[in-house]
Parts: sequence; structure tokens; C-alpha cells
Amino acid sequence: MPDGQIKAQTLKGFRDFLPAQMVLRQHVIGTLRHVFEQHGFEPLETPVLEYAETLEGKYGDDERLLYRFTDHGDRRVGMRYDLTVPLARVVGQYVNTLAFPFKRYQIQPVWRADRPQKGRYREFYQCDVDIVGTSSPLADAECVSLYYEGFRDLGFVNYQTLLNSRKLLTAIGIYAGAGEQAGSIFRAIDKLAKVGETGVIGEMIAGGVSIEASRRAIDIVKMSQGRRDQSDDLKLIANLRQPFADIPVGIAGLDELEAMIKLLPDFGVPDRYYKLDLTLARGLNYYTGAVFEVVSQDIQIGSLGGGGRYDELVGMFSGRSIPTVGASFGLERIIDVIEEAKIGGPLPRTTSEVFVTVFNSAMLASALAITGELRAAGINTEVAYEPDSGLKKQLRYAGNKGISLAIIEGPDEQAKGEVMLREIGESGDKDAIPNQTTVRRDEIVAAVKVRLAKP
RNA sequence: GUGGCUGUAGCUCAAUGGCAGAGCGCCUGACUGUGGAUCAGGAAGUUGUGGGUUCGAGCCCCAUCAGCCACCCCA
Repeated sequence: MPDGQIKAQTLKGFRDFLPAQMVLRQHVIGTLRHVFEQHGFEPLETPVLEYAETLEGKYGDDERLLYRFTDHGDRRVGMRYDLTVPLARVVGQYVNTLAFPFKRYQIQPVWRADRPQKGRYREFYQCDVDIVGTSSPLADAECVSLYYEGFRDLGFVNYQTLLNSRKLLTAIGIYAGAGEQAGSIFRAIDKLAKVGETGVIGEMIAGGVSIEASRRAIDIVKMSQGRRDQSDDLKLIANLRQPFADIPVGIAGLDELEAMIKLLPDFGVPDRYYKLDLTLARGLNYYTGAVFEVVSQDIQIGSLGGGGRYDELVGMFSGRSIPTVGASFGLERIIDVIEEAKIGGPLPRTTSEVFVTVFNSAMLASALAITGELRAAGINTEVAYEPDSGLKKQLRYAGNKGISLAIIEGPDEQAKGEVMLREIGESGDKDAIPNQTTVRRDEIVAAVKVRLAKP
């Protein structure tokens, strides 16, 4: 290594995505984008950098995670921390040119100076879908349907979207008599599954809630256990009307949740993919209505997505309330779960579909002609760069790279007007036998399409 | 941000303070038209980096960089 050469390394919490990983990432992003556009959402991108004051004061204690610095023009700037605040800025800036309800999706990296762990990075992609400018429960229900269709198309089977409402949690706090400490109830309740009943009560007491109030809150929350199908969600809502009779915010929350849940079958969301869960709180404090969270039942991991209604945040750059509901897909974790649980069947490791071997220099022109025909037919094709390196070496390269199909044309085939299609499996299989067929040279494109199952 | 664990070949890991190794992978050949199997050979390392202790450091000490775990918080 020459003197002074800089060590090749990535910054803490930052990653490279090599081609095999990119194939999966692009597959996931492409699948979700397709679902969003089917529902009429439009793409949006915003800059990495924002004025620091645009971002400051929006994230509470977590503001310490904000990347901030002074740029070359002495401006105080910050790196995008999420996609929600930039959305609010865009709405404020273009309020007169956007068509409302404004439906946008945004898939871009965000940056947080957090301490990294597995599934936790300083640069990671967020994938947000939001509907800005309507209070309709149809918009809330559509978010749940986006989760259903998105995860369905990715091949997920064992997952559920948990539903709740911030208004119900507020009502539970009032009902329990937690008074000023109502807020600290949320976070404790959210951990019920993790720390158990006594753990939750302990956290509430630590947060200044009385024992009696904690018990009353827990008793209400436990009513959402044992759900079998949608009728139990609706029964639970009906049962809560009595204790919340004198709590207007509770009744409002029940009405909204009921309207949303009743719409789900009409959106085509099957019963088993959602559930009303009174323990769901969500960490962010800007939610004002419905909240959702997608949990995997295959793998123990944090949520695969979450969202909800936040009617006050998006209008903060516009000087008025703009009702908004949104859903976020946890791209990095979705990818982790797909890899770990092998969801959706095997994916290729490369975007190359066909490898054209070159038998020798004399056959090069013919190989390039085949390559050109395949490319013109929309097939990702690469050709060997060393005509005289031999079939062995060329096929080994194709196998190592993960290309599933090779084309071989030697003098014998050429004389008969044929070529060979050789399928290439994953290496390491001792019992694998070569699988190759001969096709007519003038039918090569059609034959390759059949092999690749392309239309 | 708090507390802890770990960094040795491309990968997974060995090596009482005393000569840096194995398996897999990679490259070459046996195999004269076909990756994977078998056999033979080969390349590959400033032990993350920088200091210190020691006759001697992969091993002990300090710092630093990075990964991981539990909190916190979240995606």
C-alpha cells in the first residue's frame, strides 16, 4: 500500500449498499411506490439541508440527534431529520399551488446522530405517505389499506396493523383521574406487552400517577385483549361509550375509530390484518387522532411502520390548522425482516439477466449481435470481455455474479444455426447437473424470454 | 446521552506474553467446447489505528476509530 493512502472506511452509522443489497432495496422501494401511485399519491423530494430554524423545536429532547452546522455562507443549517417537517414546510411554501387534499409519497434518507445498533443507523431511508388537508375517516382508512396492500405485495403474511386513537388515550387518562400526568400514562401503557401489568403500573407511579389511577387505566386498556375479528373491535368501541359518557374527547375518538374501522372491509382489508389495540400509543407527541403501527409476527423486531393523524403539525408554516393523516413504512426493518424470514421467495443477486459467452475471437461478432438483439428486446444482457479466456472462466464469472442464464455459441452450433441456453444455478451444489438446451438462432429472443418468464 | 462486550486473511474463527494458523472463498492447473464436484499447487496479514509497559505484545495498559448489546428513544 503506497504511503499516505487513506484508509477506506465508512463513517459511524453510515453504510454502503453493494449491488446484491441494492437489488433487494430497489425491489422493496419499487413495490411500495407502485402501491402508492395506484392510490393516487404523487412523488415528492426535498433537500438534504434545511435552515436550522425550520427543524429546531420540532423534536423535543431528540433535537440533540439533529445534525447541525454552519455552511460556507455562515447560514445555520440542519440535515433532514424526518420527512414530516419538510412536508409541512413544502405545504406552507406552496399552499397556493398545491391541489388539496395533497397526497404525496416521499422515499429519501434522513439523518440522526444516534448511537448506532443493529437496525439503527445515522443515515437511513424513510418512506412516508401523507394525505394533507382532509379530516375524512376515508383518508385514515386508506392509510391502513396502504399498509395491507404494500405488505401483501412484498409477500408478508404474518403481520398486523394495530389501531388506536390518541383521543381514547386522553380519555383513559381523564377517566382514570390521572389529571396533569395523563401524558405519562401513554408511554407506560405502550409497554404493556413488553414489561407486563406490574411493570406498567410501576412506570406510571414513577411518572407521578397514583396507584388507583394506574389500576383504572390498566383495567380499561385490558378490555382490548382477546380480539377474534372485527366485530370484537366494534363491541369494544360500544363498551367504551359508557365509561366515556362524560368525556367528550373520548366519544369523539370512539366515533372516529368506529367510522374508520367500518370502512376497512370496503377498502378490501381482510379482518386478520388489523386490530384495535388500546395499548398502542406511538412515541411522537404530535398525533391528535388515529394512530397505527405495523408489527411483524414472524420476527421479534420493532415496528415495521407506523403513523396516524396529526392535525396541527403540517399547518405550522401556514399559520392555520391543516388536518393530515399519514403512514410511514420502516424501510430498513422491512428489508431486515425480508432477509431474515426469507419473505417473498428468492430474489436474484444481480440485475443482469443473461450472460453471453464468447467462444473465441472469431465468434465475437456473432456474440455481440446476440447481445444487441437481447438488449433491444429489453433483456439485461452482458457479454464476456475476454474472447479467448475460455468458457470455463466465463461461466464461472456468470455463476459468481448470480446471472441465471448463459448463452453459448461455438462453431458447431453456428454451423447448424443454433445456440445453447445454459441455466446457471447457485454454486456449491455437488449434485447439480448441467441444464442446457439447444434453440434455433433466430428464435433466441423468444426462448430467453420464456426462460426468464418475461412477457 | 448512560452502561457493557468485541475488532486477527475476502468470510467464519484459532493461536499460556515467546516462529501468525485452519476451514470456506479466491487464483492457476489436472479437464484439449461448459461455473459448481475431486485432486494438486498458489496468492493473500504492519493482528482496526496510534502510543505505552516488556528482553519480547495478536494477547497487558492508555487513547482513538468501528461494530454489537442493554437502557433512552425510535425506524
